[in-house]
Amino acid sequence: MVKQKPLRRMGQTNPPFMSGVPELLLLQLLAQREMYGYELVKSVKLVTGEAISLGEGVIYPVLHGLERNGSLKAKRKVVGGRTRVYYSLTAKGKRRLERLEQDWNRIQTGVNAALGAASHA
Amino acid sequence: MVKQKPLRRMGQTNPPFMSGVPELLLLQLLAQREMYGYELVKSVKLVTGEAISLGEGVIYPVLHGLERNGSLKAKRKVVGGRTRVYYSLTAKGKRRLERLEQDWNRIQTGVNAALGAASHA
DNA sequence: TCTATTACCTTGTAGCTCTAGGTATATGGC
DNA sequence: GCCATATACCTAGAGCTACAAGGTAATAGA
Repeated sequence: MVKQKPLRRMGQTNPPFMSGVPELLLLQLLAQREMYGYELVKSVKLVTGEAISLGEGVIYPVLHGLERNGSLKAKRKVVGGRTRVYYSLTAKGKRRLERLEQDWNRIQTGVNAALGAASHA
Repeated sequence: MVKQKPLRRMGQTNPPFMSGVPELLLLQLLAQREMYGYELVKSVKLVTGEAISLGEGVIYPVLHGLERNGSLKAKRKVVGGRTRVYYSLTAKGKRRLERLEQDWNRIQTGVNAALGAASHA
C-alpha cells in the first residue's frame, strides 16, 4: 500500500472580487419594480446608457440562481398568449443587493484611488 | 458513414466585460515607475486603500501575460542577493492602459447610472 | 408564407481569479 | 548553529463567471 500523497484540498474559492455586477444590476432593477427576464435584458442596456449589455445567456442563469437561493421569487403570467416570468425581490434579495452595492462602492473607490494617484504623483 | 453533426464552433469569446481590473491596476502602477512583482503585490493593497488585495498567484500570471503580448518589458536585477524582475510599460502597454481605463470609466458610469436611477424613481 | 419580434430556455466553452502549494536567499532571535 | 520570518520568484489546478450559440414556441406584420 503506497501512502497516497494527499490530493491538494482545493476548497471552494471565493468568487472573483470583481464579479457579481450582472447580479447587482438585476437586483437593483428588480428593487424598483417587478420585471420579467426578457424585459430585464432590454432594461439593463437602457439604464446603463448602452454601456453594459448582458445577453439572455447571462440574464436567465443569474435569475435562476437568485431564485434558487431565495433572493428572488418568480410569478408566471400569460400576456398576449406569451408566458412571462416576473421576478421580484425577497427580503433576502434586498439584503444581498445592499451587500453587493457596498462591495461595488468599495472596489470602485479602490480602483479610482489607484487611477487618481497618477495626477498627484 | 454517419454525417458528423458539425461540432459547435465556439469561436473565442470576448473577455468578460468586468474583467481586466487587475491588469488595469498593474499597468497604471507601472506607468508611474518600474516595479517588481513582489512590490506590486504590496503596492496594489496600498494604493487602493486595502480595498483590493491581489495575491501573488494573481499578479505573477498577469505580469507574464502582459510581457508575452508585448505590453511590458522585464529586466532582471540582483539586489541584496535576491533577484528581482522589474517591469516597465512599452508603447503598446501604454495604449492598452488607456483603453482599459476607458473601459473602466464606461462600465463604472453605466453601473452608477443604474444604481442612481433608484433615487429619482 | 416568410420573417422579425417576443419570450423562454440550456449546453459547453473561454478565460479569469483564487487557493495552495513550491523554491531559494537573507535576516534576526535565541 | 538553528529556526522562524520576510523577501522574491514561480506554477498547477480548481472554481466560477460571463459568454456565444444554439433551441423552442407564439404573435405580428409584410
